[in-house]
Amino acid sequence: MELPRIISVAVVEDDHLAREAIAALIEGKEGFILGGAFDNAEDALRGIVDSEPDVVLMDIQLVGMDGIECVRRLKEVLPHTDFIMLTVLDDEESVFRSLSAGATGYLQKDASPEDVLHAIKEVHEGGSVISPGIARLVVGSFRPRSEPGLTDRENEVLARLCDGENYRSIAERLFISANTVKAHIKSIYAKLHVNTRAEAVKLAMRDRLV
Amino acid sequence: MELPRIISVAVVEDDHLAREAIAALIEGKEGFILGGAFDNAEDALRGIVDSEPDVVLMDIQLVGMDGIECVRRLKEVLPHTDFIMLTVLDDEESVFRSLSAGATGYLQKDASPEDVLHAIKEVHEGGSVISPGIARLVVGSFRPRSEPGLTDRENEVLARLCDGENYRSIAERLFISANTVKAHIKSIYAKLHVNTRAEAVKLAMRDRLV
DNA sequence: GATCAAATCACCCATATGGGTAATGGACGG
DNA sequence: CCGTCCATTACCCATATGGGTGATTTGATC
Repeated sequence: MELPRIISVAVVEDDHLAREAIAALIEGKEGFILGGAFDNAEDALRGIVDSEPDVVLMDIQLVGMDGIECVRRLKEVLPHTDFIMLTVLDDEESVFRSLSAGATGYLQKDASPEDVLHAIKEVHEGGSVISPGIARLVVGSFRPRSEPGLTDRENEVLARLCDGENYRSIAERLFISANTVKAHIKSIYAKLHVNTRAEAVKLAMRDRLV
Repeated sequence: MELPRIISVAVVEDDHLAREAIAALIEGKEGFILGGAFDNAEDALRGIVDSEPDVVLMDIQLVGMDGIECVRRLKEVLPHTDFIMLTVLDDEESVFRSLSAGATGYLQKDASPEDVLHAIKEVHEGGSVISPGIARLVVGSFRPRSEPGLTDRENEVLARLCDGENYRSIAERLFISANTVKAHIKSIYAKLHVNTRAEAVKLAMRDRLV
């Protein structure tokens, strides 16, 4: 039962020409309505909270507050609004900060008008659209980094470490002595180049060793 | 300088009709060549290692070894080959296991033939294509979970904990006494419901508190 | 048959950690 | 003005942790 609802779209973009182009694109299409156009984050914060658009197209590079911080604040008060970053930036930093700020889409500026409209529709229907080059960064972040060459036993112990278990607890669970657990942990530390549990857990989580 | 190279594509799909349909799609298009079609992972492992296709379309649900494990093993020996999952499965488990196994694309089975060809092209050009519904899961995994209500000071200390620093080191860095650091850590543990550094670091990393 | 890595265990020791309890001053809101 | 939260500090104590060294067994590899 998908009744074709009209999607309200707001735009935050400091470049005048780009902003007008996107605004015209939205207004000219059946099924879309322009819910606001802003050239800076501060105005956008006020205007978007009031107008509550369904989807917001957000540039990252703005004078003053950047688009990512703007999304973070807006998402707090408008959790049901979807945000699509529309930017030339394609560095990991920008991408991951945007996604953790609450963006559900990330388009590079070379996206075609059809791509943009399509992304708005998909996002509004509960999906997410990410430009292929950006998506590669994202999926890449799921790959285990380098294999530090831990043995099976060491991986078992590392997993227990991540659960906060101590020597004795790990020993009982693996049916070995606490001294042996200690030996394994020393070996793990050597391979991971760390010397505390906290660092070992941090690496294990970051590199998805567990 | 993108000279239009012909892309060799292999297919692993246990359903006869689906496999033939995809094979026909590949063979019928200019710029693509079928580099193998397999109905199980075991045969695919042998055949694909030999033929070294550019892109592999992989079903997940296969009899015997599943498609994800098959990707994991193939990616080990063919790191430059790109894998696109083509499946009906849309659960988090399947998605995240696929990506960490080395898949760079993830299409749901309702993708159109054009979508599939487009995905193959994008992936071969160094991009990544993920169906919108799946992509939502992926971007959702970047959002911070729940705020445990740590104070600013506590967050600073938590960040230092994640770096494996001890009481004294943290104290020096924050220009406070080690006893105070200890007090903050006790407070952090209470709020996170943990009682070791390892657990605190695990939570901080998992929930992206740092 | 020799070699080697992995897994197992033991002992010593200095320091780090976690838990308990208590206190002070500043800031903020009612 | 009072209560509350936060940041700060102090002290005691039992246990956990990390580092160093050394040893045995087993299975794989050559």
